Order: sequence, then C-alpha cells, then structure tokens
Amino acid sequence: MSSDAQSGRAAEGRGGERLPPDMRSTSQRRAILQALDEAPGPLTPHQVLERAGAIQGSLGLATVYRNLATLEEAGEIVAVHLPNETRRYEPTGRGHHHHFRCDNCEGVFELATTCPVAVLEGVTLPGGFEVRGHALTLYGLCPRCRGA
Amino acid sequence: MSSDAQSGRAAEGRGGERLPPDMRSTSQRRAILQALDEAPGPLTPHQVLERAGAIQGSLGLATVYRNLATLEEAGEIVAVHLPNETRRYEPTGRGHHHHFRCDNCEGVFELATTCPVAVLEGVTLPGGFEVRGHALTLYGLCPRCRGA
DNA sequence: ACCTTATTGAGAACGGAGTCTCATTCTCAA
DNA sequence: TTGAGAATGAGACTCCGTTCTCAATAAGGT
Repeated sequence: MSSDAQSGRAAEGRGGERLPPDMRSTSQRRAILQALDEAPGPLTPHQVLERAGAIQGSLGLATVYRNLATLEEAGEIVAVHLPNETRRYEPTGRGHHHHFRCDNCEGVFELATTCPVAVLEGVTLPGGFEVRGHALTLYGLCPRCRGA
Repeated sequence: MSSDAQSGRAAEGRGGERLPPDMRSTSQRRAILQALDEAPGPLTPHQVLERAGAIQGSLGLATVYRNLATLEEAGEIVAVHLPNETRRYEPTGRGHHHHFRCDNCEGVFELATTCPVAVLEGVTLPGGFEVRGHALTLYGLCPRCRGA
C-alpha cells in the first residue's frame, strides 16, 4: 500500500518523481508525496503537515497547501471529500474505491472492498435522476479500535 | 412529500406542532418547519432563511440557526451532511434514504430508491472494519436539468 | 389582562480553513 | 559555477459559516 510501484511513481528524472517540466523536486514536495503514499488513507492538509514534517525537518502550512494544489493540478494526487470533514488528499492511480471512517479514532482508511453501488452508474432513477457518479463512506470501528 | 401526515406533525396543541413543553410556537418556528416539510430535499440554513422568510415576513439568520439547533435537539429535524457541502436539515421520520445532488443546478434531492448498501450493515469487512453505518450520495443530473 | 420568560432581529464577533505577501533559499539548466 | 526563477516559511489576512449580545417583542399559563 506504500510501494512506489503501485502509483507508478519511480526513479525517473531529478528527485525521482514524475513531475511536470517546470515543477521542481524539493525536499518538501518529496516529503509530502511520501507521506501521502505511506498513509493508510487520505490525509487532511494538517495531517500532511505532521507526517511530512516528521520526514522533512521544517515545513510550513502554506507550503503544504500550495503543494497539494499544485500536485492535484499535475494529476499526482486527488482530493477526497467526506461528509462533515475537511478536504483530504490521496495519490492517484489507486482505482475506484471507497473509504471507511472510524467512529472512535476518527481515522479514515481506504477500502479494498468491491463497490456495492456500481450497479447504479449510468442508470436513470425513477423520478428522472440520471446517475453519473456517487460517493460512499462507511462508518464503524477500525481493526485497532475494535480490538481495544 | 410535503404532507403533514408523512412526518406525523399534525394539529395538536398550541400552534399545531408537536413540540417539547417549554418550546413556544412562534410564527418563525412554524415557517421554518413548513419550509423544511415542503422542500424536495434537505436545506441549508441560508435556504431555510429564504424559504421560511418567504412564508413569514421578517426572519433573521440567527433565528434560523437557533431554531435549527433547537428543533434538532427536540428530535423534530435531523442534520444531513453531504461531501463538500455545508450542513443541511430535513424533517425526521422519513425513513432510511439517500440524496441526489445535481451537478448542474447544485440542488439536493431526497431519493426514494431502495438502499444498495444495506447488505453491508453489521458486516465486518476483510481487514477487520466493522460496518455500523454508511453515507451515500449520488451525483448527476436532476429531472429539470436533464430536460433543459 | 397580566406577568414571566422564551424568542426574536440586527449586527458584531468568533473560529477554522485556506490564501496571500515578501524576503530568503534552493533547484537545476546552461 | 552561476543566474533565473521556482519554491519556501512565517505570519498577516480573507472568507464564510456559525454563534453571541442585548434590547425589544410576544407566547401562553394564570
């Protein structure tokens, strides 16, 4: 779940990432990407600040926001929106999946389970609602909180 | 979808609503409840201000917020959270359902469709995630925007 | 009708997410 | 090695949803 192979981001030019031409490879940028790659689920900007900050010494919140925006534009990461939560980000290329939020620790995890809502894609529901996409979040207890 | 029978709110004491003992029935409160009852889906505080304000002459934003909080505590309405949207409210007693958000007009509607995620309730997913609830939002085009 | 007290309106104030500024630092192509 | 310009850090600032304040108003029990 944290291998470079998964997202296709491997040794290439400069720092080792696949980034647009005029986008430089800085230690901060690398740390942010690494933090997102190693996380069990999408991270909020503040979580990115914490985790990437632990990897790379100094890191400002503005830098995190700037990079998240830049990397999203570059298609390296995608924004994830959960109900009643601030925006989160995760690396692209992980295919269609949904998230699980623990009621206890409030952590958000990526699920491997097959999508139970796929059948509705492209369907027009009674009432005339044409479905083009969906957002599903499961709630409950994560493995750790269940055990404790 | 706008009948009083549906939510069980009918002529009873005072102004006509079923409200806790020390909660007074004011014209503002009644307008707010009516606005929520007649809406095709959950409303944001500002939408409540607009709609209830159209019913009842003067209405302040603070009054709307106060009443939404009070009515929620009283169990008359429930908060609805959609991804990347501000909190909305709808009357209680409409059973399990999900919402549809139009990509074009951005309106949010209540769906009558049976829940495709029900099968996951109570299940423990591979990985050890114990499902206790879920949030599903469908996106696409509403009847009106589809026609236009 | 009267009195107690919940409720209201208008606007000031708050809080947290996200953005902007700008002097300084760093990347990397030449 | 060097220079152009992308990137950074710290904090001020903006935005906007929500709450607070307080004097005036109005439910509703008696």
